[in-house]
Amino acid sequence: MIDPGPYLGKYSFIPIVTGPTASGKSAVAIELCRLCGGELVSADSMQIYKGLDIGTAKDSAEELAEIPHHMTDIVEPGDRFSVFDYVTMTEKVFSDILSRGKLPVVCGGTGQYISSLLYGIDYGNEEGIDIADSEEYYQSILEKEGRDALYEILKKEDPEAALLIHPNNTRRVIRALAVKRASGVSFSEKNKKSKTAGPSFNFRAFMPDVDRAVLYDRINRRVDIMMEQGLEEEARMLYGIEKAKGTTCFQAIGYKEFGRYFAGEEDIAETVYKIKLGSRHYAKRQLTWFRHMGDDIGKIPFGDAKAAAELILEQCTI
RNA sequence: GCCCAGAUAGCUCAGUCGGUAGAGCAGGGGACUGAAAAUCCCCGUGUCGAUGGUUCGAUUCCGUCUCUGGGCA
Repeated sequence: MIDPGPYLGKYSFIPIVTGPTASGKSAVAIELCRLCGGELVSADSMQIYKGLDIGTAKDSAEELAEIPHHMTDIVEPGDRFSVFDYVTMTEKVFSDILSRGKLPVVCGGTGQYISSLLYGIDYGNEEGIDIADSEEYYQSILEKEGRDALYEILKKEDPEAALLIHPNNTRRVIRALAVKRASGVSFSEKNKKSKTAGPSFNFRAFMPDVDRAVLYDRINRRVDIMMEQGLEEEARMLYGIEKAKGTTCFQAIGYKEFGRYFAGEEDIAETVYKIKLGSRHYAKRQLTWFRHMGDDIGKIPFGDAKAAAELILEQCTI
């Protein structure tokens, strides 16, 4: 743990503004930066991609000009980016901002990123290990021998992990196996050691307290606004990038749904419906994640960004 | 006006040879440690349109009515 005193000045915690999509966390973070002269550090797995602006609800050009943004627009569509990369990069970003006497303000809804920062999850830093390569290896086993065979391998290689991962969740079965093959340490062993070092900085997390029905309504309306802003064109551009096809950025809601429409297999109304639905499902999963974090996330009022920002600053001050 | 087909979960529809019913979607809950906006798991009681009749018993069979499609005039 780095002693926050000399870096943070009068603040004892780095604020994290999180919450489900469309809950207004961005407005709070901007307000917070204005109040304390802070710099924004995104914790959003899709805003890291260049060119995905409308669909990922990035901040406006004016906001980008007013407040320095970090961890957005850092990767080309088609490139790989992982939580490990995120954690590694943010460490440097935090140190840099603090060394300039500014307060980093974290903002984003990617639960895995938030937890990684807040709980200081160490993903290991073995030199030269290639997880992706091992994942491909087990992917081919999955295709040849099926999911049951794959799960049997996990039961042998890492029985502890097998108890925690559902056999149908081949994605996670593959991950667990790949970790061991790439690093030599089993998934469950590695996970046990992952929290021993603790977080690198003192963080305090907050999320807007929104009613579910209100949130869903906001999501639906925001998708309509995105369409007015030209989401279709933005998606068309993404579909035009050959090397991006089928990669992580195609998992983003607001882009993946356009496939059938562009192929002439469905009309735009259906596509828009699916984007709204996908966003609502996503928000629900985020709420589950954050609910699980319990008291580690403080509630801030919804709908009044300024009041929320003031409350956060107060709770981050010594 | 006549004929035909429907009316069952929030929606689309199965089904019950008469013993009060179940799928998909929506919705809800949960998991998550190098793709996470991903991936995966769990959760189904509802005047079976209304009303008479037959029956020990009707959502199911019969009659009438209402509504919704479609057809003929």
